[in-house]
Amino acid sequence: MINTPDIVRAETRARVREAITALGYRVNRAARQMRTGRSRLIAVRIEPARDGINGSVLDRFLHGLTDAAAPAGYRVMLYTAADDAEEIATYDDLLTAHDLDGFVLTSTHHGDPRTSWLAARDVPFVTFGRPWGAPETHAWVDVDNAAGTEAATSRLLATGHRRIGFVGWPAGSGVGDARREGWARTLASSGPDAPACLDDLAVATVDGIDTGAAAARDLLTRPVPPTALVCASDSLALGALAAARELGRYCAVVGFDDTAVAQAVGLTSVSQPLAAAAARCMDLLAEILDGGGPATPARALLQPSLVLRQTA
Amino acid sequence: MINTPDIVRAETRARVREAITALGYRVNRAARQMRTGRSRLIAVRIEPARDGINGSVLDRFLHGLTDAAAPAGYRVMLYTAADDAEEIATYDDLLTAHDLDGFVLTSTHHGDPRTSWLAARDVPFVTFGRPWGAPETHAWVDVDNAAGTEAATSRLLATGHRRIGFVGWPAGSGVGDARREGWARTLASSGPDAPACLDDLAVATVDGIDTGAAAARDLLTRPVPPTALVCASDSLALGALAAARELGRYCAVVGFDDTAVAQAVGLTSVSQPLAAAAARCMDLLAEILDGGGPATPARALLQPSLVLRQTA
DNA sequence: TTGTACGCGTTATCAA
DNA sequence: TTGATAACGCGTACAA
Repeated sequence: MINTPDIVRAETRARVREAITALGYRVNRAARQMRTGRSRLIAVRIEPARDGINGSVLDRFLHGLTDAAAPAGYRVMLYTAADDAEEIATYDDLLTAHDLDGFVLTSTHHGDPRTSWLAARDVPFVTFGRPWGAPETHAWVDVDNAAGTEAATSRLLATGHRRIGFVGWPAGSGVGDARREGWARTLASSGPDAPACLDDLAVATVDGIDTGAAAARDLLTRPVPPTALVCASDSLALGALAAARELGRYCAVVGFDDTAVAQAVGLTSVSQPLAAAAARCMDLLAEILDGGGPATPARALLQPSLVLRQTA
Repeated sequence: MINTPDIVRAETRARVREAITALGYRVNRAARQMRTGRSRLIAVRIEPARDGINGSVLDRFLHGLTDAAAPAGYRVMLYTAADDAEEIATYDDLLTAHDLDGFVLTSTHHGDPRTSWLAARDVPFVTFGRPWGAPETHAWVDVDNAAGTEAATSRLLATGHRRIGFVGWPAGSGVGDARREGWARTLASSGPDAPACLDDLAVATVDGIDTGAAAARDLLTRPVPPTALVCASDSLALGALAAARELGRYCAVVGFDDTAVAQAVGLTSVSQPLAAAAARCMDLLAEILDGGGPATPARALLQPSLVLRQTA
């Protein structure tokens, strides 16, 4: 009667409802869970705040996910894991002990063992981050990273820059490669003034303020230095800003992720729609969980936006 | 036998253990929960990232709590609430439907209705933040905010500053008042050069970069301006830095919370031991939950530390 | 359309 | 020390 109120007579239904409020009856989810095998709980991993600057990105995603879960009738449970193997071990525990209904995975990467593990066991999940290299067998949501750096590069071209450099991460990271690609393709097709060789304008380094500064310094001290820099992260951009200042040189800079730091120092940056991405993840997961889900896994590619500030 | 292995003969125990691994048996928490009424789940509220700068503080606390919960055999469940009333309604749902074992409350304030609601129902909980004004009837963990601004002020005195201003929040917020108090008492007892009237050196405003800049400008354009500023947050400090720069004036600045922004711009700041605070909260809660807990509620006051950078 | 009985997996109780 | 059994609250299948 609780779950299918229509099968009883209206009068009986009213009588039950009355009793429910009179007695203060509330469904016991543990009992329901034991009977149905579903917990209406979804799990998401929280990572140790890494850089302090970029760490906020996943936190914002988490806020969005928690907000989106409640209206859909789900609650989110947190877990931590040091690496993929440990995370998979946690899945096992969460699944058998807590009857978790689904997972939202973040930070997918090439050869990700987590997605294949979950898929092999028919566990419902959605990834925030596309299945890099893997077959598109699960639902995913991602932000169009290349479109982000494309917008940044276009903006710089529009303001008169022609030699626009790129400070990125080492090749192979998917997200990093996409961010470089957006810059590269925009610059390459920028008309007659397009640089002949893009490699002279790009440099790769691990993420960080100091590494970003060193990389930017490298670029800015070349024979024909760039007049503007597109960076793969706000950390790198912050380093680039410091390097330019130190060299007494003006250089436009655009960062990526629109973190609090970008806001604080007036750094123009590409902003990911994290709350929307999280809401989309929840939608997709709820669809799989509640509606059976479509035959072919759904996906969503969200567009980032450029937040203009002082540095570009 | 699972929960009290000692009541069976050693030989039987070995036989059971063997069967457990052979069959891949795992306890079903839903069934256990139904029988015992305990879920081994604790709940904590995640707030919408407010300022973007200060928001990271609670996120770091959350990371620490999740890390500490796992070893203690608990998992953390997230919820959101727009205000205290909505949060209390959520407690009710969480408690009756999910059999939550306990809560960790953050951002306690004067006349907090949440603590009295939980206490009235004998729900186990710990607060991160002392019971401002309320009787000490529950366990709590807090950071000695006054000691933080005291350390900042002492440092400035040691480096030769005598007129040290304070940019804080409107009175009444507990945390804000404590931060002001640490500055005030240190300056007042700084010897013969101590300023006669502290109010000439302090200004209060709502948190933010722009409001901080305005407040600092006010202070720095007075007849006898301060040469250094202690601020109640990194946002305010960032504004103060901007104001000083804009006035072409050197002014030492110390922020509070040691956020990513402080790290990025080289702002000296007071750092809260958030991971330790979270771990302590988990300890206290586990004590109440598993050990029955001490008769008088436990409390812990943690010491912050001053992170020296370029601005002071 | 309504009422009843069973079983989900666990812990606690009680008899052997 | 061991084995059997009831009960937690729900959903479901089946009988009335």
